[in-house]
Amino acid sequence: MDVELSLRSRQILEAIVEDYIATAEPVGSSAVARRHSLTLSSATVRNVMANLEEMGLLSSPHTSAGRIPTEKAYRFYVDSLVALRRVSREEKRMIISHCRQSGAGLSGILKETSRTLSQLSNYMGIVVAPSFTSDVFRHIEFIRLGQRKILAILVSSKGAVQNRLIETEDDHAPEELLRMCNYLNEMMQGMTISQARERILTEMKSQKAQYDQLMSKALRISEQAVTVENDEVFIEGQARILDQPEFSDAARMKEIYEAFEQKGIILKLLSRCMIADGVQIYIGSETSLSRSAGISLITSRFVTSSNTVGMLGVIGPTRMGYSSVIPIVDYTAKMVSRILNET
Amino acid sequence: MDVELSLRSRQILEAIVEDYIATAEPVGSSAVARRHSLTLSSATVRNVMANLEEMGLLSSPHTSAGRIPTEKAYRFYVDSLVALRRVSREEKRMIISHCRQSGAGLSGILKETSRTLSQLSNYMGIVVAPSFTSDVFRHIEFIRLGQRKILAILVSSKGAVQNRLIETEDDHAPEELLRMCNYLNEMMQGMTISQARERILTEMKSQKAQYDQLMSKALRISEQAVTVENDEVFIEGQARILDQPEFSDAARMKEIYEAFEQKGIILKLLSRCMIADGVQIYIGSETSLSRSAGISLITSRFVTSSNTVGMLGVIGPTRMGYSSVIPIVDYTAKMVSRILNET
DNA sequence: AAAAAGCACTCGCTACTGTTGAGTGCCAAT
DNA sequence: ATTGGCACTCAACAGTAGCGAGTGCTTTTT
Repeated sequence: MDVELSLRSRQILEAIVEDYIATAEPVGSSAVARRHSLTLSSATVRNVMANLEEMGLLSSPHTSAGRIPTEKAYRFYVDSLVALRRVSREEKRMIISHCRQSGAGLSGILKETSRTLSQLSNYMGIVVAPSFTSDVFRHIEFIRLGQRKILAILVSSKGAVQNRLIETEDDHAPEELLRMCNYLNEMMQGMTISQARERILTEMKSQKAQYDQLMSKALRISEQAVTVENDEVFIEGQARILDQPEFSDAARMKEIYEAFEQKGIILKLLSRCMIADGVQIYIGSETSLSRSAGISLITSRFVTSSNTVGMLGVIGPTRMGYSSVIPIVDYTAKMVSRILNET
Repeated sequence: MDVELSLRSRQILEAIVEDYIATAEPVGSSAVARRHSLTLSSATVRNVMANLEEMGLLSSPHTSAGRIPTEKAYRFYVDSLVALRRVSREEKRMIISHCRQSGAGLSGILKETSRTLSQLSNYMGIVVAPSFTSDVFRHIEFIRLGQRKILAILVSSKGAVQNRLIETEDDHAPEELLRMCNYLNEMMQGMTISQARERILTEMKSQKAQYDQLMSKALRISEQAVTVENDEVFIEGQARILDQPEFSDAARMKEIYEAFEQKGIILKLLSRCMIADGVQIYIGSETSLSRSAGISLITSRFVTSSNTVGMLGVIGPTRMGYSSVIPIVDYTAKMVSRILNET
């Protein structure tokens, strides 16, 4: 899969990719010869370009237009060519201060982070909250709302809250509910939510045929409470992709927006990114987001103090400013990790 | 402001508006003469159209194109011309079942409702949750998360939950927190959230110089907890406006999407709709959404069992299928009210 | 006097044309 | 191996002409 290229070919390919990223227009041989310090004539460049095209790294929209990088070329570019910019002092300041000033708990920080990512990159910022299930259990609480209706509130040690309306078979008095809570709180102390869930299920089996009916009911209710729904996803800056000339066409845009309406799709896509450490890059069809649209994705993980893992990144066109966005995503992930661990 | 028109003028205006809604193209005199049962020649229609144009109800994009209704015409149309369709059995079924099957509390129902509105109308569905502040207080709870960090959980009688991370000056033991909660729960029993807030503020003044230091601290913490943030807004079907031919232009769309990114703008816009009862219609510039874009808004209120008011509706192009959307919004609002009151 | 018919005129839309220029591929010269 | 030269391709642009939908005004009909 790896491509062998001479130094010159690589320089030329880099020039083409960067030119195309900057202008969004097919780049011709003379432009390359002129703009870069390689002292070569356009004719020579043309020869090289013909080679690159044959190798599937370039394509021409029509006979006499310049060349456009293929996905393969972007892949090669980010793997071995791109010269990463450093994150500027200004950008660092912005990332940190935005992160800090939003006081409203975990969600607040993450929402603000996705907005910051969008602003700095000029593409779409996206943050997926750490999976609640791997967070450490802190507290559970039942509140009676009406006949046979109780509200279960589940709090993780990071301050994430999950609440759920539960219909019970019998009506329970507040004192009963309190006893249930005490029992459950003690049982689940120190576990992660998913461990707690396991525990509840096993307890339900063992306890089922036993004497303590109240506790078996408590288990049944709590089982619903810890069955967590979908994770939280923050997306900011959706309007920014309209800035990109390649998406001015309405049909294409519609496809993209429809994809984003179902956050589920994105979640599925991003769960892959959770596995590996460091910055991950998915180019074009590698995202499997929508067939045709040239969308790329740059992500990285962040870690909370309780060792749960979240994901943040930037979604933009394949023709994206990788050299500046990659470092920003990298730095932001590290900062978010650090700030979340300050507790 | 009211317009006096002969029967024939009104029929012709109606025909033009409906034709334009259907086709999105300027409608000419002969089209009107042909398509509708008025036995008139195109010439006669032209005379009438010239009148209507003079009155500011029609405009022509250029000399020899057909006429386009102005905002004023739409206004007149919805006020006195439109023949409302009835909500079909199928639609009713859809509204009710979607509403019911989503079990996840108030937010779940409302989110599903906005999706349903979008599906039925083919425009954007929007729902604003009842303002938490006018909901009746049910329960407050403090959970200690770390040194000088507590999580305040505020529950309304409708099952809406608001949680907030609060930094305190001193470190409080769980027993202290429990005493605080008991005190506060008793104090705020039966009030609405906003009443409770008032009460806390007055208490803080009277109690301030007094002996019970713990209670004064409790008040200070709870004051933060009941200061509610922004309301919840659910918007679904954003991609659908891309179906409308008048928005295929990228610049226009960008304007719209940017407007929607700040849900704050929408909230402000919609707070107006809360005042009056029944279906409200805002056409074009009446929405004050964005200068140029021809956006209209059809909304209605719904009411919860605790008499708090929420808002739901449809956002679409000015050239919208009013005759079918108005009844849908009306019916949906009524159904949501009913379902929320079944508790 | 209201309605219809006739007619000249406007103007956007489409198709066709020729021209320009950026870009290519290939070959011969260095 | 590199480069200059040259013929060729093709999108983009501008100009032109014809079509047709639609209008406004005038005249005729009822």
